[in-house]
Amino acid sequence: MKKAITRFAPSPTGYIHIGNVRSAIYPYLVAKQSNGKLILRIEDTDRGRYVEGATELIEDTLKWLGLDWDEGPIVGGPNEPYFQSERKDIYVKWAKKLIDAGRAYADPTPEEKIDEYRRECNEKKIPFLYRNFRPENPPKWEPGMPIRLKTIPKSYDWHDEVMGDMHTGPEVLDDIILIKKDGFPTYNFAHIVDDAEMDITHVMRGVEYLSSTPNYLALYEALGLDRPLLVSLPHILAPTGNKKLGKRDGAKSVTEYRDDGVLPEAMLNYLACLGWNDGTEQEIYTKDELIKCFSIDRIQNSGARYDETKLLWMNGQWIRRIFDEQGARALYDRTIGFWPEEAENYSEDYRVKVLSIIYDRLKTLSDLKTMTNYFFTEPEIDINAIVENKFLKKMSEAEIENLLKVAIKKLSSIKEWNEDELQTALNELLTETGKKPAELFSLIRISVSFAPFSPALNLTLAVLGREKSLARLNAVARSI
RNA sequence: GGUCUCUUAGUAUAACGGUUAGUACAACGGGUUUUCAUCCCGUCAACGCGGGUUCGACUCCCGCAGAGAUCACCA
Repeated sequence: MKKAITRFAPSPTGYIHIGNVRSAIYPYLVAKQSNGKLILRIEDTDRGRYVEGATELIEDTLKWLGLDWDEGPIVGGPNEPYFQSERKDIYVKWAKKLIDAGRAYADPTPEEKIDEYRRECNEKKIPFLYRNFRPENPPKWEPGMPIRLKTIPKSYDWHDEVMGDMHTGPEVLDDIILIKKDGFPTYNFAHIVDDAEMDITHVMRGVEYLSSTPNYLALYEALGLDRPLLVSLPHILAPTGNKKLGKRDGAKSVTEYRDDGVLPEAMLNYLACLGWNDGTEQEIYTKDELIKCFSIDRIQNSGARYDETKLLWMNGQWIRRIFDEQGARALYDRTIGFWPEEAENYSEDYRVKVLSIIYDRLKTLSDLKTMTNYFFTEPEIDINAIVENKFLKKMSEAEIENLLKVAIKKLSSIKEWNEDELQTALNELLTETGKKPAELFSLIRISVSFAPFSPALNLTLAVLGREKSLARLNAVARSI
């Protein structure tokens, strides 16, 4: 396979959200599977929209997802600098070449005049094309003046790796701005120059650029460049409506999911498979599997709706997978910062034990906070939780008290307080009292946790320990 | 409005012109000694519409409708 050189080229205008991170994931996969390179390039040519700290946010997001870039900020590379704002001279040099070749011109027209042209066209209901208003004798270019492409209107045919064969007529070609009056290049020009200088083989970006592609093709031609492969990525749609997912739909940043206890494996897996599949029925993919299986020609060509429920399902799958394959310790290492505050007072060993019996209930790591409370703090006794329980409400309070006492006596007699001994004792208790599991176990479970749900009873008691378990049972028995 | 794109269950998707249209999430029901979850089993649910081509169309062609993108000195 020929080595692919791909790039992720965000503008530092804020955080990366799930709606746009896929245009980092796919280029990464394509680069890695051919043993090529992913370049991170920061497109900061719009000074007005620049947000302080956004670059760090972007880097942070990519690192968390495990999308390491081979060239770019921090790591450097042979094509430095990787911030477009630091590459102004390069764009001006290329633009000047175009002027010299008669394929671009300095445009002295004031913006008000342009607006006037535009209005005129709108009134006449004809499309506004600047090339129809091209100044006749453009002056020699000097800084402070925009440079426009002198386009040659004609039809274009090209192939988009996702959308297929494309065709447009001359009416979409125009004299697009190459260099703005502030001296910065437009995206339209800068990305073409940079992609050429950086030997980019695959231009992978959102479909919104599809309509501008003919103008880019014109630019490749004028510049004498070979076209890279063009790959349009369909949008990710908001949960409701048919609009692409954006910040105004409350699209959360990728790192927000990290803070909410989503694993990067799950995020990567979910996003990669939103609008792409390898034709098999596999659902869970590791990063390496994605690198191996990914193929551009199986990217869906329509937008895909973002479904957080499925993401969370997948996260649960990953939590269990990590536990099963890498062990409790490995999963524990991922849970730092997600425990209830009081957990700090307990040993790591104890927390690992708690995790081991609770992990298959987690959808996100932050569920630990609400699901493990009673392992670290004494629950508040709420007799109603017992008396009104659907299995216990038919029993009288005296009966409940008695049952508790019998249970306490039995459990106290256990020699080795471990899950097997506990299970044996609980089973014996069942036959001795003649109660149904629903009654006996509910009573003990609630008394010991006062939680809406908890792991298997013998496991809960085993982890809680003899002392605590019996103390809690006694406390409840006294309160009735 | 011009140009371009898209259209399989609620959602994500599978299907090289011939299948009872498959899978997953969700929903619903059931099973595993309590609960919640895992796991297992099951139920519901889809080819946007209309024409062609063909022995046969989700699949090819043409219209229509709906949805989206874009028409910036933003990217």
